[in-house]
Amino acid sequence: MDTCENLMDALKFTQQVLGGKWKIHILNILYCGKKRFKELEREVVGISPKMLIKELKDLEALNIVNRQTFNTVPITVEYSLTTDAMSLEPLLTELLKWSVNFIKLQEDKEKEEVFK
Amino acid sequence: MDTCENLMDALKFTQQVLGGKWKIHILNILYCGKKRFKELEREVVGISPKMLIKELKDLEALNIVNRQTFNTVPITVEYSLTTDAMSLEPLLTELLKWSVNFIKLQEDKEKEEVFK
DNA sequence: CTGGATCCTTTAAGATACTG
DNA sequence: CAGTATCTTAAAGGATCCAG
Repeated sequence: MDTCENLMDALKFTQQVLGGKWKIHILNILYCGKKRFKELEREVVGISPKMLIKELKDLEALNIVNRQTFNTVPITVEYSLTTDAMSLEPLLTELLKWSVNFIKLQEDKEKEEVFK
Repeated sequence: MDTCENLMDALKFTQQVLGGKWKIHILNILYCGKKRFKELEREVVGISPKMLIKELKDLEALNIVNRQTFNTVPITVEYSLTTDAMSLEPLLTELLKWSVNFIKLQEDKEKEEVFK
């Protein structure tokens, strides 16, 4: 039974997982496999360490990412997605596909206007 | 060919469509059919007219919603989704389903912890 | 390398009263 | 009814320097 509260919770949760400037980007990279902090910092172009750590902590608290430390010198940390989070991947892929397609559609329509 | 820029554009676009506190909620309601301003204000519980009009304008600028006015007295305005936006609906539904399910999974895990 | 701490700027959002 | 205008607060994000 999907009550209205379920929906509201889901909405809120969705925003926590996908909201903000960086989360989708970070998730998209982690779907390729585990990454160290520095690797993420490089691949999420433009993010500051402060924001990266904040987003990762948020996602960890939501059980979306795992954080694993290794006692090397210097210390290394690996971030990966939880198995539960993995199940989001196809949806996110489809969502991005839709966006790409939507943008293309709109551009095509603008071109048509020119020929009118 | 999906270049990196395509992906970045899609990410940005996705955030414009789904980001913020209210957009997903508004879209979810509009999937049920066209609504007048006041109807939306009632159904998007807690939103102020200022936020509602802002979000609607944003979505209109992105070609996600249509705005149609009628010269009745008093004036009535109907908002509806563009046909292109309609194609997002199944994805959004799945996304919310995923969220509901994820939340439930996490709750179940916490209950299991109690029995350990 | 992996962050923490601090300060600062920019957006997002809320409340409320008002107009054609 | 369908918005505007104004004011205020809260949250997000950026820059930079520092520590284990």
